[in-house]
Amino acid sequence: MARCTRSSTRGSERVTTFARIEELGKHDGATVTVRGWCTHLRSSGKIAFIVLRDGTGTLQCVMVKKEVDDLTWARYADCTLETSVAVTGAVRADTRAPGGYELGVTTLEIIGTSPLDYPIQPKEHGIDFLLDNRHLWLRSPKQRAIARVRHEVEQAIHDFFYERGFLHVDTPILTAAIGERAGLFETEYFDEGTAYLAQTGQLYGEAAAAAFGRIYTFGPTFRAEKSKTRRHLTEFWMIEPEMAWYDQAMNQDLQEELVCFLVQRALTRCAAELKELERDVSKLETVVAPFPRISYTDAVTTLQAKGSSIQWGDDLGAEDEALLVADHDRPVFVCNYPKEAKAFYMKENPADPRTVLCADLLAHEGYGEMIGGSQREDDYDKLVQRIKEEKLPMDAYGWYLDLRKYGTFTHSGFGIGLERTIAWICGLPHIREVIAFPRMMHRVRP
RNA sequence: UGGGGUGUAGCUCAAUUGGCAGAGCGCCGCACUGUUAAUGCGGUGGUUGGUGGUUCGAGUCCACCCGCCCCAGCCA
Repeated sequence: MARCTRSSTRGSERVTTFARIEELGKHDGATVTVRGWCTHLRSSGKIAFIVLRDGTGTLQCVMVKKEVDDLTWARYADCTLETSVAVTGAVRADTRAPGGYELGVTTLEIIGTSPLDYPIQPKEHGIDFLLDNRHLWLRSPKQRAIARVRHEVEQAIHDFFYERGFLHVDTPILTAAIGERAGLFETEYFDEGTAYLAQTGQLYGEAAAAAFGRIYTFGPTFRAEKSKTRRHLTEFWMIEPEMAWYDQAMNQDLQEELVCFLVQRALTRCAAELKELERDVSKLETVVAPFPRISYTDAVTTLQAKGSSIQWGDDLGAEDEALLVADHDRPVFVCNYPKEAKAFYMKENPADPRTVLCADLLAHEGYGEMIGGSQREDDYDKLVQRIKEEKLPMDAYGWYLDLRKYGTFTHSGFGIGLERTIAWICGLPHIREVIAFPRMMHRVRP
């Protein structure tokens, strides 16, 4: 038997060597054991096909009645959808097999039976049913493909920042400070009163940037808004880089570079997954720097010419964003929004004090806001004034103001929504499939 | 929180003007040596989301309630 992955003894069962399906091509002609779950079962009386899934791929196992002993043949009757099995046999190339290789079965061992009521059939299901069965839905090929793209994108993000000398800093999830005005999840915190689940790590990121130069955070974020759209989750993952001595132009250059890096990484290392997801990769191949940079003021003019009722000062609606991006084959920056439409910590635009130095990066194909970023207000007095204007509790921001009090510094940063980015790369209609166990307004289980 | 939908078998859906609640898939049985969501034949399967009302009769009409989906807002 070919020696493949070595494993240890677990519980009462002795697990010996076994092969992973994605590596099977290396074992052509050898006899191996594959461990996995049955996904398709077809029998013709004297020949039986078991399609096996092990998380790395799928494998067709062929069992011919006259080539196996009666006991092994009889075990086929116990195979049902999602029965876990160990199958031993010879690997052989065969054009009739999905994946190019199949296994000529000599031994079939049932590890864990699976009752006949396995909910997910190889057919169309409604989204509500699938989400109720999310713990089982994850076993489907499309969900595996999404999970692999997510994994690759996450790794690429770490690689991108590691290569550029950024420090990865973890910021608290439980916090007393309030970053933005959006809805917050509350919880009791010992004798300290109310704590909130973090909706951004940015303020902490700014403190870390003053300490370490260039940093990024990578973690979960919570929003208690009752959002029910294809672009929103109540719990999502966000990456928030913060860079000392970067102005807004440098900030956008970095965003551009990151997005291109992630797209290229997915194109080169997730080609099979994107194919499984039927993603039109030609829409990704055009994503190269530079991205268009449109000022908010110009955007309003353009939108009004296209028939939008938007007025200067309004935030862009979803329809406006779609209109604006429709003409482009790559993401688009909309820069320098009116002060009132954005958060208190954004730096006033010296060229037009009605606006702030910021940009949203809108994904093309209508995926909406992928990145929101800005240069931060580094003037102590102006920041205090903005906190007052927004009627925010000044005492909660004492430590944040210290960052301007003790050696203020030009700095910028942004937040990139992980699920939105991946949904866009995968071409999915809704971001809920991008995370293993989505948290939405009407869903906290499984 | 608004606007628009929807709820019938385990799943996906149908049911004409109100008139015996159905199909496909799944599952069970039989047949079949190369299947690709196998196929053929036979079988199994229901508190029509809930409560009340109209009617000889309600899945269908009316009222209220509940769940979910889509869109918008909030934002990444």
